[in-house]
Amino acid sequence: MRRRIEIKLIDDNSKRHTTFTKRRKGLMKKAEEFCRKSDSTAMLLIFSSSKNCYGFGHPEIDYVLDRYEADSSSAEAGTSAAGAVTEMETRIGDAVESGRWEEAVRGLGFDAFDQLTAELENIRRQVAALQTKFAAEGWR
Amino acid sequence: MRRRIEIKLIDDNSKRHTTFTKRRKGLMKKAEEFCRKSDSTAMLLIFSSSKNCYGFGHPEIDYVLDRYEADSSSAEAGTSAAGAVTEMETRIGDAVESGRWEEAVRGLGFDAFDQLTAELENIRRQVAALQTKFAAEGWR
DNA sequence: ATGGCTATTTATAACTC
DNA sequence: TGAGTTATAAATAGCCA
Repeated sequence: MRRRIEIKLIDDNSKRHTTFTKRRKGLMKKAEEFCRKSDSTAMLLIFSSSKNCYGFGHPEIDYVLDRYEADSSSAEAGTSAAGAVTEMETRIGDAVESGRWEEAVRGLGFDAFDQLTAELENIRRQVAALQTKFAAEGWR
Repeated sequence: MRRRIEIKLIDDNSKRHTTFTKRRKGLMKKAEEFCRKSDSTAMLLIFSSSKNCYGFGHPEIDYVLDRYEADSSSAEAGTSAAGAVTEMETRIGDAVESGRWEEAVRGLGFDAFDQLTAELENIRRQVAALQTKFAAEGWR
């Protein structure tokens, strides 16, 4: 069913994207496990062809970058952190990744927009609430 | 001979270093294959406890860093918005409903929460902007 | 430490719904 | 099409030279 696969560029767009998504997740997981097990300082940055950025860093991306720049005496570090590490972020990233947001959205009516916007705001609030809750629990 | 291993810090120095070396090689290989197969822009940086730096980048580390920094400084360009709204709603909805959200989110640190919240807010803003834009165009 | 060598766990390409 | 399943390939923890 499955033969040894050759490591070369996948021509078929659909297959390439499938592999991109699967391997991206695998890579992210490996990087995380690597840091957890060996307590290493490391970071991983990935840009999709549609410009989405996925990143992971331990202890933080910018910390690793600072060390790299200190090492190679390069330029300045970016300020804000990067992208998808959690499942939630990954889900959102994947949705954005599919590249048809604007198209699909055009079909909505004005009211549907209000509804969607409200929904997103609601989710944002829920996330904020969880942050508060977990902080109170001491991030066990 | 070998049981399922727990992903946690390895206390024994010798074993930790062995794992560090083995997994570092595996991670590098994966990153390389990932780039070769999906033609992605990505980079991986690892610092050993003895300050050694291991890195991989495609096409080059500095190229990926430049993009990261460009992204960070102009995080406002709402043009990167994409992805079907319906799909987005479904995905987010599923995550919230399945209850896996809280689980996934618990692993985040306080700062990561800020990041996620900001990301959600950014998406909400982009949706609102599209609403305005399409309304102005008369929903053709 | 270094470099194999399995026994197993993991990752994942191809396939299915 | 996207999400889930399965059969294999690949990674690697525990050992030993």
